[in-house]
Amino acid sequence: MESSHVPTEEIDIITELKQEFIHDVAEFFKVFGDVTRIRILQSLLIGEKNVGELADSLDMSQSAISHQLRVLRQNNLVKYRKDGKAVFYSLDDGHVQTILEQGMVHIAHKRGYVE
Amino acid sequence: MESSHVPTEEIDIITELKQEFIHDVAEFFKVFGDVTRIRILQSLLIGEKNVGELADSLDMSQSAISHQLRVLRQNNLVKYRKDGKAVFYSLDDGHVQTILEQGMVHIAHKRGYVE
DNA sequence: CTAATATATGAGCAAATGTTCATTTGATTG
DNA sequence: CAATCAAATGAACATTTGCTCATATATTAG
Repeated sequence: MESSHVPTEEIDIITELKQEFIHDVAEFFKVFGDVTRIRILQSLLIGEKNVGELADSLDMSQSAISHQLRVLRQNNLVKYRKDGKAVFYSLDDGHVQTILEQGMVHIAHKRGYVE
Repeated sequence: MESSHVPTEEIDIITELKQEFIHDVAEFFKVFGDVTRIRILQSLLIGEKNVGELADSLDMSQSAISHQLRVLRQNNLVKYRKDGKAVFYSLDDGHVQTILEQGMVHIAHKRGYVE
């Protein structure tokens, strides 16, 4: 054992970074892993919406939506814009849309909706 | 309201299908949303491994790994091949690898590891 | 056959998660 | 200013999740 040329200290740092990285990747996917959040994201695919509109269209309480928007915000999946009393949310960047669509395509294939 | 030419019954069926679809998409992402499962998948990116090898390399109990492999199996993220007493697992298809890598790339960007 | 090894599985439990309900914060209007 | 409306937040609670521990189910070796 221990035939590497890299000091063990550096290996530790790399290992730690790798663990942290994997943790972040899991955390990122976790955000997509909830029906309400997927519904919100899918709703925002069309365009920006404020909290009330989201709550209405998804037939859920303002509080529930707001809690989930916080999760999406904290994970940089959505961005927001204040306009008077209302707060308008939209997808943060292309990556989010890409990954969401990839997941949808995967399921569509799996379900046999697409060849 | 009710200006559509599509019978409400059909709309109901479509709505139901859509809800089911969204549920499946969320469920799919949920599987990626766990550190242990991401570690397993990332480990299988290199190539197939049996349960014992996974447990050893990830420094987790055989039982814990086996439980998570069941989740991965049930969601078609991995396939397996029996060889004597051992069971070798590998990634199910390209889609899994693509989505996993997409997530990793996204985090790498976000973390500033990549331009 | 029995013993040994690899994997799977069920029960139980602690921790995490998503919702509701009540309340607070912030912005606008009269 | 007080009243109103939109959104955010905290506490509480039920549900879900991931692990451990013990045990079951192969499969092979002796």
